[in-house]
Amino acid sequence: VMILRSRFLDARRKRRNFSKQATEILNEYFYSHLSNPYPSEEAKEELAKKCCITVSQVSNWFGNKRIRYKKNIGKFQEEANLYAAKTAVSATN
Amino acid sequence: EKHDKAHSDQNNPTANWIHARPTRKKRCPYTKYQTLELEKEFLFNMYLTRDRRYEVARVLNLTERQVKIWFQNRRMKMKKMNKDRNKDMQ
DNA sequence: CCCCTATGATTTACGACGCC
DNA sequence: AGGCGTCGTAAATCATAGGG
Repeated sequence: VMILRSRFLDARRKRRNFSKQATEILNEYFYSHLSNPYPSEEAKEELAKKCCITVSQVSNWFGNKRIRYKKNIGKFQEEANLYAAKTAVSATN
Repeated sequence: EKHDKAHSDQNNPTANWIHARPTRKKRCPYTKYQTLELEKEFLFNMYLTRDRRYEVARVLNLTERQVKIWFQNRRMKMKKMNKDRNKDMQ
């Protein structure tokens, strides 16, 4: 019982980086909504499902992404171009 | 949250979802002692009376506003923990 | 191994809005 | 009006994962 209890209390700090595909999906959404990167609750739920993570994790990811992007836009320029090109290609299909 | 009004300039990458609230107090992490005492008080009751808030603030050398907000944040944290637990256990 | 930075999560502090 | 409630977030900080 205590084992189960403690599993939930400290399991959070045992994070794992998200999968490459999950990060891909989140970045696609972020850069294709760069003028307003604030997904609705429904959009968060859909992203969570596609990425196999929780809605809270999606919120954390966008919070971190927005502030880190804003703090150093230059550092993310290459990434931004990459995803811009990717969505442009998928739009022509 | 109600940032970006009509705006436009949608093609400009340097978007304007940049709020920078000019006069905001810098986040100041509380000491272990302060946090422990706040947690004990929260265990006693999740909602503060005005007298209790005054007393806690005085003892911990925080403002009443800080104590009020700490309790608000703590309740949100508790709600989130409950939600995550229910979602995780089937 | 040992750094070091990237990354996910948590902690303070508010603005917006709600209800009494 | 005024105060305290929740909700979503910014920004700083924490803790560790992971790659040289």
